[in-house]
Amino acid sequence: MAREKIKIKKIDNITARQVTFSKRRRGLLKKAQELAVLCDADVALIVFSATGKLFEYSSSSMQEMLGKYKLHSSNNRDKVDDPSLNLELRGQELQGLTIEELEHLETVLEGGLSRVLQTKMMMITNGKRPGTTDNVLNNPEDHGSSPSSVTTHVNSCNSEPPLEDDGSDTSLKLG
Amino acid sequence: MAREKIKIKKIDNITARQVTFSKRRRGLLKKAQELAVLCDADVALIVFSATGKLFEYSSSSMQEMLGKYKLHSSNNRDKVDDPSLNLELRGQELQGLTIEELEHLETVLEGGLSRVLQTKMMMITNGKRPGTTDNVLNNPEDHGSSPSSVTTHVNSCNSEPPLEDDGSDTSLKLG
DNA sequence: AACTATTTATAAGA
DNA sequence: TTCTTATAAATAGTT
Repeated sequence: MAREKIKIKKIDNITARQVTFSKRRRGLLKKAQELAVLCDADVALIVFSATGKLFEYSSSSMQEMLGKYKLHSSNNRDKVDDPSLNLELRGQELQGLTIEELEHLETVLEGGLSRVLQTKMMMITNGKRPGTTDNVLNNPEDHGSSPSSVTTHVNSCNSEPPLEDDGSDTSLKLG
Repeated sequence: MAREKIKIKKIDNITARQVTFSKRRRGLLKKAQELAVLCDADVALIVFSATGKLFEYSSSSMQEMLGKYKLHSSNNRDKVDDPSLNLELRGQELQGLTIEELEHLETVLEGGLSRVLQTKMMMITNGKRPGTTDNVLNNPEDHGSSPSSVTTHVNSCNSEPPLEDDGSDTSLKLG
């Protein structure tokens, strides 16, 4: 939009691409803010550079915005924020992280896994819990089984304020 | 930005505000898309009109974007701590689960850990960004965040968060 | 929705 | 990266 008209396609030259990214990112943030102010709108903008750096803008708090978004999208039968989904660390998401961040995640996951195993052992040796009945002393091994039920997308998607809390639910509430 | 310069403040006239909202929203979406394409960036934009209508754009899937965002922000020790967004596995919570649920969690955590390790290996062997052609092995630019011209809530998270892992915190935060 | 006079955004270059 | 500046785009007010 300046000295010359350009085509909207990935800029080949790395340096040029980074420069353009800087300039346009700023322009975009400014426009987002202007829209929010001028029109009394709520705007949230999340940008990841090609190198994985995060830039964000939110007219209110980002968490509020995402919460609001989730309500809307869940009403639309989307499954944006499923608690278990948070644990489904996808490759694409992970690829945006730095090695340091990955190592932090690694530590966190290992710690969590350790605690889960520990808790499981306790349950097995000390007895059972309410909730799903029986079969306490079965082989604790065997997690090679396919994540049969539940797993992938347990929905906490609520069209409304939840509060449902039955023990028979095999879904995991982690949030 | 046209017939007359305007001040960036809420437009009083309702009709004018709606018209401006329409025009600028389209402009913003276009710019967001252009940034994503030109600079190979990941961009997510969420806009709520003053009347509560939702408009969104995401260069990839919104779900992925938000997941990625949550990972970043939690890694950066941000205060983005919406209970529904974050995952906290406390010992007490684990003890409330059934063995089946624990085994499910175990499977999920193992899978996640596996993927984290895999990604880390890829990063280490292939350089920063597996998938993109421009892999430079040195650390990505990263200079002082330019003085954010935008006021409200602009954050450019980058740089190394002081990630420390003390064992005192038993909560598990993943997102 | 269209139409323009202007303001902005920005691609190249320094 | 920041500034400069010619030009492309966006858009405020109008029709």
